[in-house]
Amino acid sequence: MKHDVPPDSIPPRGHEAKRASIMDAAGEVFCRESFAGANIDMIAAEAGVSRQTIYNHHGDKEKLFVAIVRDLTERCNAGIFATISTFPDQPKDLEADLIAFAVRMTRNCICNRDGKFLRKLIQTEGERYPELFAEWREQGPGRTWPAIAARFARLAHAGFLDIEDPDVAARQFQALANAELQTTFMLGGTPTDDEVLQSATHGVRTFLRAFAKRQPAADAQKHSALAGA
Amino acid sequence: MKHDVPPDSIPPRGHEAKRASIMDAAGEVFCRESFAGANIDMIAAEAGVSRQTIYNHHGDKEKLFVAIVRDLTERCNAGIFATISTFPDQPKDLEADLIAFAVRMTRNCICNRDGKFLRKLIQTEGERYPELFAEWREQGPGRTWPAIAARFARLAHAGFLDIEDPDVAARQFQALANAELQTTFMLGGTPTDDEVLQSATHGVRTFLRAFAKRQPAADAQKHSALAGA
DNA sequence: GACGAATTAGACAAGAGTGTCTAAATTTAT
DNA sequence: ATAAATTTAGACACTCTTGTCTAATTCGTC
Repeated sequence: MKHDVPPDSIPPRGHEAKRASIMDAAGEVFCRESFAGANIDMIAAEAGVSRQTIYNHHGDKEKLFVAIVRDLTERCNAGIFATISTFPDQPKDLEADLIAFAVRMTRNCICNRDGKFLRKLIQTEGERYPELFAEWREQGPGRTWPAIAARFARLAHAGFLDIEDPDVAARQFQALANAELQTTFMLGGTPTDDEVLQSATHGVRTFLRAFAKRQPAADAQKHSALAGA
Repeated sequence: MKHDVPPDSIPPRGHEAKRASIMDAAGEVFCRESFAGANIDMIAAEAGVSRQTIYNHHGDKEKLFVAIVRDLTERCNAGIFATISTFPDQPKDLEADLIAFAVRMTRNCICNRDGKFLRKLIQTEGERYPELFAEWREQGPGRTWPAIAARFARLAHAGFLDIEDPDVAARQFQALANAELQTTFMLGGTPTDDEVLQSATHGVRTFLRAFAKRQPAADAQKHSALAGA
């Protein structure tokens, strides 16, 4: 009798290990070589699996590719939402807290493996897969930008910022935080921790020069918390 | 006697037409299909030329690719420097002039054919051609960023802006101007004129909120010109 | 109109990659 | 231990692509 399968119950066990290993390797290879440049034997070798196993799991090269993009989109979204949940709603030190948030965003969502891979695949193959593209756009930017904007709106409402359009502010925040990393990103490189911190610091400072609530009195941010509450 | 060749004297004439036609088509196809996905027959067909002619002109696929990237880099740089030369050194209306400049930059250097193609090729194949990459980085960003920064430095020195680090300001200006176009660029799309204007307007406004010289009096910019001189 | 250079179509060999198939080996659970 | 499922290596047919070669044709020029 098979009624005692574990409650979670993904069928076998080594089976899933192979599957994960294939996904890993395929992401790496597709990203490095582009869809057309990648070949199944490379992926099989990198995954430590026979070519046939890949065909057993995924059918063909294109289905495998689609599975990779879906998987990366999901994982990246999860990471982004996790990071958004660390947004400083009640900042002690507005500048420091926003810098730290910007650094987390860049490091954990843009520079990490999944972020780099997804970005590259979208850039490289986005035009050839309109449906996949539409799906990513809805699930990714379509959901994350409003979430970030909502956090900035809250911060403004609490009296920390002087913002008219939270959507615009959210995009500008992100753009400023990564302003000095664009060339590196363009080439698929990974900036050092120090470069990330530099760019985030400069970016947040400029952001606050533009949007920090201006007080008549001197020491601004600390008191504005009271004003907002 | 052949001493009466025109002073400019690139050997033949229909020859050069073919060459240009090949470059055009190859750019298009490499960009659309990636290096590995492109094939010579496609390029030949799109150029209206026989496959052999391409081999006569360029030797092989890789040499052709390198020629394309060099060509695009040169043309893009020329466009960028031409646009930089329209930077408002003596603005009548700082906000309006900077917005117009940002729009020119985006439209003529980032959204145009060459800009789109070069960006995509760098993103897609940059990692596979380290020497080409190094060359582009030097000739492109390595020369254009300082040139833009110098313009902002001048504007600051003339009393229009309150900037500490012109290099940082230049990058932030560009980042802000395109902040709302990132998702579109990511997928190789071209934003509408209206979207470009929107993003530039919002970006420049934020930039000026951060960096415009703050005067005690009301109508600021007009007078600061005198102060700088 | 005639010459030489460039272009063309087409065939071609060589190589690489996809996706299928088979029979043997291995793993997993009963 | 045994039975079922999965994985494996290897061979295979097929397609596509590169880069070369040849002979005919077209083009630009004198």
